[in-house]
Amino acid sequence: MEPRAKILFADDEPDILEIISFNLEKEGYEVIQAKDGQEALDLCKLHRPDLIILDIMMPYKSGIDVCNLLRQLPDFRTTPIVMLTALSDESSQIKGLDTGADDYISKPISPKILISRINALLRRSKKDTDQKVMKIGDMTIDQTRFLVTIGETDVNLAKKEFELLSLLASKPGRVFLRNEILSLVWGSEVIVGDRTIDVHIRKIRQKMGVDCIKTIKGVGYKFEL
Amino acid sequence: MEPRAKILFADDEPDILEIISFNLEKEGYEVIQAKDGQEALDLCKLHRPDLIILDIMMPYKSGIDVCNLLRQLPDFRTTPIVMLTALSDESSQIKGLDTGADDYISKPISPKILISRINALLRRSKKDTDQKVMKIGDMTIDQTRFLVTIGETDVNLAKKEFELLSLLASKPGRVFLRNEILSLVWGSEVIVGDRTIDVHIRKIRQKMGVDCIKTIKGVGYKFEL
DNA sequence: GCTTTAGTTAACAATTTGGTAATCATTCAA
DNA sequence: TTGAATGATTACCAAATTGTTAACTAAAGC
Repeated sequence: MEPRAKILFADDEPDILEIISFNLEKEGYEVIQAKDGQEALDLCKLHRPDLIILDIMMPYKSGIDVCNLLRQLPDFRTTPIVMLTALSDESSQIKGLDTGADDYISKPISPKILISRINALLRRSKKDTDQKVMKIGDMTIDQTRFLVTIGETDVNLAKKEFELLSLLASKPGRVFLRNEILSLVWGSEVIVGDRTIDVHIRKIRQKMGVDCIKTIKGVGYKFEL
Repeated sequence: MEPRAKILFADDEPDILEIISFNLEKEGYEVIQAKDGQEALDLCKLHRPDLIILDIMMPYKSGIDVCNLLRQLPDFRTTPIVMLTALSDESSQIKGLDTGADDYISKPISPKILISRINALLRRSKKDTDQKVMKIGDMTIDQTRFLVTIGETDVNLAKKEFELLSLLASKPGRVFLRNEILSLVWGSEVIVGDRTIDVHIRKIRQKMGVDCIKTIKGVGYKFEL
């Protein structure tokens, strides 16, 4: 089961906010509500939604303003944005799309169509987001960032340490023989001494602070929280 | 100047085919015309368009059939597809979107809106979204002015320095391998020495005053505030 | 043309990393 | 209980990698 997609929905009309949120949640999405443009912006930064729905006419900041500002932040450069509005005239629709929105839907909204369009956008954006992150309990191993995180703490591992931990964590609970580790982390050609693995395991344990690598004497090591 | 995007447009009504093609070409797109579903499919395989517009009701194969068939081919799994139809009822719109189309537009079509929606889809599918202004924390990277601002202070970087920083900052936290940096900033043909990247990184760090580039030995560099 | 600036290279310094050996601690079985 | 295995720990060194400086070359501006 993959995690539910988070959708931020911003509209200043409480009724619409309620009805649409209800429909989105029924569809299995996690909905974050915002009642104006400024709040939408703040909540985006806080929650990092996977998709954003913005009403155009909102107090403090219009949907177009919010869209423009979001598109400047690296984190939201590719997040799908849907514009929502009562205006159905051409020029405002074009303006919305040219701002960087991915879709533009005129009110009155059919919840079914909205959901179909949202599904289409998320289906598309998921294809580009192939992150290589592993999560085991409160530990995160991010291959693209080369970073291990335990809770809120970042742990900096050297290249070999990181590779070794990644290997063990790739199949939590499974025991890796010393031979396997050698050939998978060091390669089959390289020949290193017996104690090399131990030393690296030691360094990992030291840096992590958490006891997550278990020794099985005479066999090998395994990852376990 | 980047190469014009190719758009395949399939409709069995010659008038519409003509009018819309004219408008697309006026906008700078290269248009490939198809008069039925089967032809659309064949021409797609032949020309590999960047975006596909399909009328739903066409002889031989409907737009939905074509869409389904295309989505099974690896080359067209992510190509944006726009459905076009006279039917404006909900169910067919939902059916179109759920088939794997990225947008659904009801006739009569406003050429301006069609083009806006096409632009939005192409903008999204283009890999590197060339955003003009990026903001990360209190740092602003402005591609148009070739200027980096930290808080209120302007930092003047040379071309290569600016490009390198822009690349790293485009995905904060993500590690860029030396190879990636070389091919993305210098291009894959150019061959430069090993130390070139280091020297540029050094100059950036020096000019910026803020420590925002982190070294990961044996791997690469990443942007982090 | 001359000057300035940017980009690259080379040489060396500093740092990090990976690997080894020696020693210590633990396990397990006779 | 005791002693061989086996792993843990520490210190140390060599190799790899990056940082830094300076010099050289190419391009841009005057």
